[in-house]
Amino acid sequence: MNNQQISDLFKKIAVAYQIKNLPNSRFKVIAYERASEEIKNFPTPLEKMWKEDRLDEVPGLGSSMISHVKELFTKGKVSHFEAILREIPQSMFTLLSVPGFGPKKAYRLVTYFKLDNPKTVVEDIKVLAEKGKIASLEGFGEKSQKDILDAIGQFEKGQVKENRILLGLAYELSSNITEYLKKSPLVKKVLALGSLRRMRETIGDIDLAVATEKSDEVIEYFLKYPDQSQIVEKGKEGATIRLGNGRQVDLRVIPPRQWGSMVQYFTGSKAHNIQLRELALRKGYSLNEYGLTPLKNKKQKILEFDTEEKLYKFLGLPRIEPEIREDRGEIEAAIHKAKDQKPGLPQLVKLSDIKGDLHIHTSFNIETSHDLGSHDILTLLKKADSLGYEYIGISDHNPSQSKHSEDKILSIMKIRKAYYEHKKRSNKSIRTQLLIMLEIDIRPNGDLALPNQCFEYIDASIVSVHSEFRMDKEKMTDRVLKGLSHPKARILAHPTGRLLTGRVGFELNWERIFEFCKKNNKAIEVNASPYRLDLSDIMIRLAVQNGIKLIINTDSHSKEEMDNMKFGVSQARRGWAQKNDILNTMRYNEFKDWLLY
DNA sequence: GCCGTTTTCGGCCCGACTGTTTTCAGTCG
Ligand SMILES: Nc1nc2c(ncn2[C@H]2C[C@H](O)[C@@H](COP(=O)(O)OP(=O)(O)OP(=O)(O)O)O2)c(=O)[nH]1
Ligand SMILES: [Mg+2]
Ligand SMILES: [Mg+2]
Ligand SMILES: [Zn+2]
Repeated sequence: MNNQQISDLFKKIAVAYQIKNLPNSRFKVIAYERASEEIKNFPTPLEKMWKEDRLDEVPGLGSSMISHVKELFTKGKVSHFEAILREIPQSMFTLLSVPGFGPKKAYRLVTYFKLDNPKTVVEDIKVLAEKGKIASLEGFGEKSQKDILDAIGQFEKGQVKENRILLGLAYELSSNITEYLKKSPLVKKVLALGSLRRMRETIGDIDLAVATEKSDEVIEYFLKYPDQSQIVEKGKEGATIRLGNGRQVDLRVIPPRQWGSMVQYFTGSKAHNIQLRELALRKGYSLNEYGLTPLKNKKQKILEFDTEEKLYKFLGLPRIEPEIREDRGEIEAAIHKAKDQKPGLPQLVKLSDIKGDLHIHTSFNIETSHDLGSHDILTLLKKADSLGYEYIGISDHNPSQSKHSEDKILSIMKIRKAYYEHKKRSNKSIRTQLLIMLEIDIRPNGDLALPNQCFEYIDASIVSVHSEFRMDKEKMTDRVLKGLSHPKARILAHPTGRLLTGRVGFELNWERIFEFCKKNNKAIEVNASPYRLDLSDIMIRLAVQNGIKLIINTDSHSKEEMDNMKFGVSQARRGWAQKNDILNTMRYNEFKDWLLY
């Protein structure tokens, strides 16, 4: 079982305990939910942690859960879990994906109506609601029966609770809405918060906060957003709508004097908020989105904060960048920093630190079996210049080996080099330096897909896997390391091959990869394409902890895509990377020394 | 069931909105 599957199992146990509703099970539910989240985000397979007897290093796992996990790996199942899950129909877990259905409602309906087929349960409920059989149940009524039908309608259109969108798309959707909101003179401030401000790789919904003295009017204005397709709920503190594409948008409104606490709350993450609120409690205050209330002399008014900094400062903490607010040690590190102790908070790498982009495809016809870029070299160089880059690396895909003889490939590579150099010389006003590189396939046997005599015509290369993903982990690691062994192979690009639109990447033995990279001075790419973001934030953190050097590249196939650098930088920040962890923050001469070493 | 500037027991974040409810449970943020 992989971490995702174990996480799902733990979530089910949390749900089961929630249904039981025993007086002492409340915190057990929370414990299992927390463990489920931690396991999902843990960078190393639990099976490996188990074999190394290191399960106690997984946050949220205590002696009881550790013994369950051990049983899972030795016997293939956990008898305690099986016993709990036997008591509830599995069909209810399907219903939990429908918006508005939680453990209680789902359990109630599937048991009352004896619906135990997970494949038909949604349709079964729909039919019952249409026949008006649900309204008469205690706790239900005409309205909730209609709401169930609506929710199932949304569900059938693809609005599954766990559906998420890519960071790049969320960025666009949210800027459209914030632009709209800013047009109202009543709106003093507006910010996109939640996972978007933390720059998570995928986004569940869009969370917005507005500072205003006129809450009601602003909420009404928000509800008139042209792309609004449904009003999910509205109240005096905010509202929730859906867009034309079904995506949910949450709005909270707040007077400017309480802006700081609202922004803090709505930025999250949930786990970070809980940690911060527990810290506040230890200091004698209750924290919510409106401010801090002293625990004793409750009559004293709430303390208000118009900026986040002031709130964190009051709690004795320095500013914590949104990207690392995930309860992965940032509050402890912030406390250290405040006391001048180590390890404190990292000085995270910034977009303005980036001095080059080494993975760009041009429209030069290199006769590859992969895709070309859509812009010519000069257009891309000009774009790089406008971004203030000191250098870029053109990394077209290698020419197809099946379609061409070695001589033909050699000739293409010679012509390409001469062409790029000529173009570069032809425009003296472009300050950005050009590195002639190549993105070379690592073939299944580990060979690089470029004849040896061609390497003379490139400065360096990035190497990557584009075929035969289904391979044993150790074999895949052998393959990648063999490819990376070539002296001119400097960067391992999109190292897991995952696509956030669905394709899961292949597995690698990261210990071996990291060790090799360190020993041989190779870098690993953080691919900034919103479709990839590969390495991922959690793997970046592990790489940084292991002293691995990273390079953030856009993998651009057009000049516009070069603006995706911010997404890659944000993932590096989420992985606690500092400037010196990222090689393309170096000046041209330094970088060139590294690349051509 | 987890966890430790309160360290092996006694805490565990806090609030908005809705529907079916006379006071709250459920779901969600
Ligand atoms: N204190 C507290 N804050 C919460 C809780 N749930 C959510 N929040 C805050 C922190 C979240 O970042 C913020 C927005 O909630 P969302 O459910 O939209 O989560 P988020 O945007 O982080 O992730 P998402 O991509 O939408 O799934 O609200 C909670 O249970 N307690
Ligand atoms: Mg959100
Ligand atoms: Mg939300
Ligand atoms: Zn590429």
